Amino acid sequence: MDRRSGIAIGALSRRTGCHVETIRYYERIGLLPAPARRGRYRLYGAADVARLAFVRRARELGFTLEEVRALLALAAEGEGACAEARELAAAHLADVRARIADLRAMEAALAEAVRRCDAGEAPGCPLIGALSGRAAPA
Amino acid sequence: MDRRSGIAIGALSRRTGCHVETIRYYERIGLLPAPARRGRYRLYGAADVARLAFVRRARELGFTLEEVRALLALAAEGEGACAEARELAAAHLADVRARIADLRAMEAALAEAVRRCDAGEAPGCPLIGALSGRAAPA
DNA sequence: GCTTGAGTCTGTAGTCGCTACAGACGGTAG
DNA sequence: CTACCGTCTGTAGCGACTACAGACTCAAGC
Repeated sequence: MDRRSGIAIGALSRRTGCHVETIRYYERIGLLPAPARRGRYRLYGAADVARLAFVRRARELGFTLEEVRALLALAAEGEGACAEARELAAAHLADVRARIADLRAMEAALAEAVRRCDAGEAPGCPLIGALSGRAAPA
Repeated sequence: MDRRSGIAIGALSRRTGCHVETIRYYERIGLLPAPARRGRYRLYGAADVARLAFVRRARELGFTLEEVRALLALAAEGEGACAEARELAAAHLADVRARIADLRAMEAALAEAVRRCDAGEAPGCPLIGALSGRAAPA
């Protein structure tokens, strides 16, 4: 299957948990280098596995593909790049926190609406009422 | 400006905080009905303002446009639809909570990485190290 | 040898919720 | 009458995939 030279895209997919189509997509946008080929088939080595795993972990932390691109470049630079990486992460962290705050506001409003639905207090549906602009009674 | 018959799209935009292009987009996808016209210009009445405000509030709660469509239909039905609206909201609430959980995991990992960067403990960048798959020391 | 089935290939189009034009037309103030 | 803003239609772009269609390659079983 991999006569000493590497693994096929399906094996890489299984190893990294990244869909085959997504791997090809990453290659197309230049996030992954064009790999070696055996015939028409892509052939991946250890460095490719590591790079894709890096991308996957960064994506799991919510970095955008452009940020991942920057992180990959910084990782290639080695030392020195730490301060820049820290900046990227800190900016992204602020973004994540803002999104959490937004979602928490949604959560509170939704939970309240559902609670009032369950209580069955007001005439009419409290959820639809709230969306229609009728303020909730205290 | 609005000789008794309604307001223009720009005024509707200002009143609802919804971009002009977005209003036209909502119309195109059938979320808003095609409004009356004065000449070539769209002309909106009170019902249009209310409907768009409803959409805006639902979007602020994070409902998808398809969910908003369903909510609008339920609102039009009046009573009886409350149980269904509740179901929609409860499902969406679960979704929001799942997203919050995801983001919190990201937040924790990012905050930890930034903290370890600041501590400057390990050799090399801890953030890049973590992305590269080198587990953080306890 | 021949077939079958899984895997892979390229290329294109769809998703969601907008956003950003281009290029033409309408209405009003100076 | 001209300048300028608002509005019109239509199309294309964004991010990050996802989902095909239709062709090919390869290894295994009969």
